[in-house]
Amino acid sequence: MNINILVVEDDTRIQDMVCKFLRKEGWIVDACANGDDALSLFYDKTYQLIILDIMLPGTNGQELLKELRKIRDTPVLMMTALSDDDNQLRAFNNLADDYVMKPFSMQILVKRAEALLRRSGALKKEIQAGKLVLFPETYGAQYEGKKIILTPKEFEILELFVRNAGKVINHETLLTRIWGYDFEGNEGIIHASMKKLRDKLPCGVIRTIKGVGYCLEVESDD
Amino acid sequence: MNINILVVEDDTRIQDMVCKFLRKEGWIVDACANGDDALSLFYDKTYQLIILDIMLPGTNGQELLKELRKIRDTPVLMMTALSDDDNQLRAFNNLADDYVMKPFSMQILVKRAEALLRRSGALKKEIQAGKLVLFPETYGAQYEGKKIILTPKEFEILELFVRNAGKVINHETLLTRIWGYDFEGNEGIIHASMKKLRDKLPCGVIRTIKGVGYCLEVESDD
DNA sequence: CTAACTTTTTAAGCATTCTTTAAGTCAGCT
DNA sequence: AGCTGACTTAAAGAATGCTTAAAAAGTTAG
Repeated sequence: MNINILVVEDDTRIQDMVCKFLRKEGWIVDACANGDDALSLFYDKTYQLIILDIMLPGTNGQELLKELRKIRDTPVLMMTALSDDDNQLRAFNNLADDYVMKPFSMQILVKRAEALLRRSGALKKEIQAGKLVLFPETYGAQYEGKKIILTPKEFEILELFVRNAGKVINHETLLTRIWGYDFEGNEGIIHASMKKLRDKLPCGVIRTIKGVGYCLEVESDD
Repeated sequence: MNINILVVEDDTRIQDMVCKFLRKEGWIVDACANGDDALSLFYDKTYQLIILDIMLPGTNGQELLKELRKIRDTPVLMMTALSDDDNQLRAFNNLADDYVMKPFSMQILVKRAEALLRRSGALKKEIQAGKLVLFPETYGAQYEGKKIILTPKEFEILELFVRNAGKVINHETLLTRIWGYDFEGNEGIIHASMKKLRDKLPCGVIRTIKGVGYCLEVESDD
């Protein structure tokens, strides 16, 4: 699977350098230099990692992080020249995942990025929730070792559920994450898609929370 | 669920300090001062986070981490006085998750620990009152580990009681908190809902205070 | 101690809302 | 053209939330 990373940094020298080193790892890197561009990228695209400078023209990194966290749980690495503890604490309070201070070695940045990717499961070739295993590279799926054929859209939905196993995904989230913010259609598509998906899975795997959303059941050991 | 953390640090002053601050978060902390003790703890017990000093008598932190990774994927935060990049890189190559250099503020250590716990899914949000556990993320509930299926409205009510365990919630409060100030219906709904809820819980969990309201029993009195 | 009264419990049933299901349209691809 | 997958629509079905009212339990006063 491809790893997509977003770098938000206004200093073009640093931006170039960071992008270069990340790309050397085989990762796909987008970059932007201000808060507004970053914000619209947050909405449009899903990244496996976001690297955020704090000092930015317009919306600063901390505010950006807060906005991001309203819609995504993407791992975030904060990158800054500010070496005071206050800023670092604020970043973690805003649910950052890591915080590095300039000047830093590029190797270390890359290693820290890799650690975040590894821990968030982005580097895994397969993702699992209970008896369900997904192979994002091939759009393949298995339940108890038995192959399940899914269409791309079905896979996308199921992947969202597996990556959030045990959490309710409400209708709105489902709609925006799968069909995007600008989707013009109606909610019927959710129900139609969920039926198709359920038809291919053993019953009980996806639970309905009426009036709220759906939830992938993970086995609890009792 | 309880969070278990292991701190491996030979300097007792630092060890005490770290443990103290982690415990303040409500986490359960084990500590040891050398590599051999650490290693046997790795095997015996599962931790949600391990904090490892690098300079240790006997097996050092890097070797310890390598050994750990053969059997466990526990998040690891390395903690060290060594400020050279080589050691940091080696730590990440050994699959550490974070690396902080002494001297560091305790607050930041705690925040970084929290970030790792959050990302690894150990900080699953749940609220508890006695034997009753609620999972707001899934609208799920357990009593003595046994699953209880609740409707969203029932969950909402029970959540209010759990968050105010042991306190009486009077009818008016219940009505306004759950159904809102502008609710047009009559008080019958309270009683109907409470019955539904009680039917799903062991008897005695919700006590009636006649003429006043209801109260979640937090202590079993026999 | 009992009768009258108040409050809660319980049960039945209805209405609404949300979900499921199925059939059908449309667009892109082979 | 025929197939497949994505989406729309609408009817059928089910769960939930709510109302109502009678039965039960508890309280108070004579």
